[in-house]
Amino acid sequence: MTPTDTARDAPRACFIAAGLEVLGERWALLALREMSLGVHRFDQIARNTGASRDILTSRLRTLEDHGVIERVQYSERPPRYEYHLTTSGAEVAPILISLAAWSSTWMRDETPRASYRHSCGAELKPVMTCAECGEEFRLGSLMLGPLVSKGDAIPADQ
Amino acid sequence: MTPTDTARDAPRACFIAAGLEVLGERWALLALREMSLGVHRFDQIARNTGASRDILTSRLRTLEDHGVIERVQYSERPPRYEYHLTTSGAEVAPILISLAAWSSTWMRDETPRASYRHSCGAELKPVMTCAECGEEFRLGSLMLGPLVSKGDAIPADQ
DNA sequence: CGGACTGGGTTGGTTTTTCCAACTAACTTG
DNA sequence: CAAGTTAGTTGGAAAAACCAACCCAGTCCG
Repeated sequence: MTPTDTARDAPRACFIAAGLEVLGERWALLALREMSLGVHRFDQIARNTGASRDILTSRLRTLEDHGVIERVQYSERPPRYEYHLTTSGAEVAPILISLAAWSSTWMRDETPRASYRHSCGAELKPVMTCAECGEEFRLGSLMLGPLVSKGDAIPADQ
Repeated sequence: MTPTDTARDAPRACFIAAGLEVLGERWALLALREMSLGVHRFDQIARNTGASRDILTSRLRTLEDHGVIERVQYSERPPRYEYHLTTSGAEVAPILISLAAWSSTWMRDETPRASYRHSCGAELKPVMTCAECGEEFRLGSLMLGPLVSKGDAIPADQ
């Protein structure tokens, strides 16, 4: 059994799959994009993403349940809430950034789309390196590691 | 009209939304994960992702149509194909990596999941920096830029 | 004061996707 | 020649998403 096999037929339980269960539902990442851009209110998020209001409600609840966003009350009577990124939500940024960078390289067609930039003003060209060895990540850089769950620290080897 | 407004009610046409049209469909990123890990055949991709065979067929066609993967014939009689990442597909890696890193930080629960590592052996800790100024991306680093389409080079300013 | 508007939803009914198990087709292997 | 492998396709059921309309609590305008 090579490291890329699974038990026999069970789907691979990995953190990519786990992350997609929360962030991979339709409209979830677009809602987080809006909050990253400073849009925090239901109506505006609905309009800017194009999500229907009922689905958006459900997504925002899921994201809140997983601690990715939080509701912040900004009016008492009538009670009104804004949606804000938590620390966890703020750390979704690299996903949005690499998606934006990939897409603006590979998905250019006739339709004009809003591009993104780094706050320094430069065109979006993110470079992803390993914090440990400093080398750039590329195809084949990603390897399966050991199984981990709640309290585990990932061991250095074995 | 602030930069985060849209025309009035039209959803924001941006490269994040565009990328999600191809990569954001259910099972697409998991299929790409398998190819990144060296799994190239239909049956094995279906098993390892958990996608049903009909949906997987449809996803692989979409990815192929967008040039993210290509079918490579490995048997002539009967004709059989493997699925391989193109250059564009290989560049999806940062998305998978940042997703894996986010998830292994924020989604740890009781269920043990496969973790990932960099090929140097270290735990997955990607650092994303701007190629231009070298600074690390963080919340608020992402700004809207100008509209771009097919032949455009993104201008340095204005 | 009454009518329109705002913000954040909820509701019901329709369409789209997805799921699932079974089936096919074209070989190869024992 | 029967069984297995590989890559699908098919049909019907279930789940998810879509959409327009509605609701409610308040504010704003004249």
